[in-house]
Amino acid sequence: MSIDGQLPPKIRLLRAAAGLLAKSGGAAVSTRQITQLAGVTAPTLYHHFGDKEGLFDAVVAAGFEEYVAGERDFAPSGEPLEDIRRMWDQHVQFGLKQPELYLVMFGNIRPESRPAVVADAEALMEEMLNKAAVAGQLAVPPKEAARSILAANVGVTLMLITEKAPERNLELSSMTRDAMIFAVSTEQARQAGPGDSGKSPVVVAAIALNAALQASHSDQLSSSELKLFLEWLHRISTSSTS
Amino acid sequence: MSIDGQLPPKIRLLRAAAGLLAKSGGAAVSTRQITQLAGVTAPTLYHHFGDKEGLFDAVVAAGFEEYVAGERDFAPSGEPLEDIRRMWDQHVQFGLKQPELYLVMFGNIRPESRPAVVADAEALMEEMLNKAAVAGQLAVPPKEAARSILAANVGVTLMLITEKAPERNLELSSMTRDAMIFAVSTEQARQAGPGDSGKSPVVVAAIALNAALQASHSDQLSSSELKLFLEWLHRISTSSTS
DNA sequence: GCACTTCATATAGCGTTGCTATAGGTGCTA
DNA sequence: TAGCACCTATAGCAACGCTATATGAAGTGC
Repeated sequence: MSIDGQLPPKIRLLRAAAGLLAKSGGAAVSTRQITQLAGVTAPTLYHHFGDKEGLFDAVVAAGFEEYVAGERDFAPSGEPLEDIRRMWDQHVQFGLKQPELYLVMFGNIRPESRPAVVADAEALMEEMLNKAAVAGQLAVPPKEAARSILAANVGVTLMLITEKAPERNLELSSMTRDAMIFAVSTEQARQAGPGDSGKSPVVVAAIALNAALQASHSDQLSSSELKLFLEWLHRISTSSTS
Repeated sequence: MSIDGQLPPKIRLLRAAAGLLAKSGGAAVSTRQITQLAGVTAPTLYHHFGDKEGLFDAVVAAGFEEYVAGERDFAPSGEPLEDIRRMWDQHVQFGLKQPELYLVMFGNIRPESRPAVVADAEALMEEMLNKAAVAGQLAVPPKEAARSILAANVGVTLMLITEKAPERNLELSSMTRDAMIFAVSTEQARQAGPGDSGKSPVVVAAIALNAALQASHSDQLSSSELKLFLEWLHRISTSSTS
């Protein structure tokens, strides 16, 4: 239950803090817990790290190196936007694997004071986006694109962390990811909206679905299911309810 | 410097807490500060709110009503996706106007415990997205779309809050907003290239029918039939067209 | 009018928190 | 051996969230 006594106290404090943080489940971690686990007394902590926040900053710095290592741990695919996708996924995975550390890094926000780690992560993404810009694949300056993508990336990761593990829907991540990357890329175009008819939305939608289903040979339903499904669809689409 | 002594202590505590929170600049606010400003002693606070978190929850609840009021404070434009855009902007404005309150509401996150306010905000957005789905403008089920848009909305707002006011770039917000709305809308299906990322008409029609059914209380199907029907509908509308 | 209950607030203090003034031990250089 | 950094421990402070207990005020039944 205690940290190896042979290591220097500074390292022991770092490991104790990181370990307690990971196990705390989001609850506060006290300096007394940390120093006791590290086998040192209070002044040692303040000698090496100044205050509690200094210690946590050091833990975050170590965590950030791991984060950066993850973000660079893939061979460039030659397709910059594909690399951005991988960066996004690495970011989410990092957050889900070490949620407490992630929350200290990206969640503990104070107004008008940006954590250094956010700026660093932004620079990392901007660097990658620069390659896309050089290749003519970016419709937005890399800096703005990086900020926008990172903001969405953090938002999605925070939302996934709040969900209980078994019911996490990673499609939330991939969908948001592709939306953001598409938005900053040169692929995009624009279009206008549709028109309406006077019929009930249920009927209109049911008729549309009926026609679409017949033309598409969707295999989401078995043939017997589909038969019953179409029968119900018919009942709905021939009804006169408002 | 003190709260009007004529009001009941419960109200005075709420106002004192909200006031100190707004002025704190992100620093912690102690119960002693709150009770002193409210002109009461500690047990009064715990009598009315249980503990400090209970008091802050009450402040958040009051703040959320303001948030909801803001989110509903515009006439429906008849164009659901345009209303979603306004909801997004209201969300950002709320966060920038009361950053400390916003951080308590959306920033104080703990793993695997979702604040009620997030679920409520999600429901609010899903409600609006349902109208878009009924109009056939949604290529994604409203629930998933709401989660995705809200995640990005929170991420952007948090990022803007960390910036100092004079250099805030609201284009970050509008760009991310339009990217997300575009991504969940059927516009992209209409203009997408040959047979790749665009959703099939079957899926769009199924989503619209699903939303329309929930809004119309059609009685063409029995409850047990409807249950199975909706289940199949869900399978169709969440099928990936990779 | 009077005991009785209930609600709301105050007095005083508990245990814990982050942090520090002070002093002592350790290993190095001279 | 003396001096000098560097590092760590003893002990304790002020502030924190919270509570056991008591007191006053307001209603209720007889």
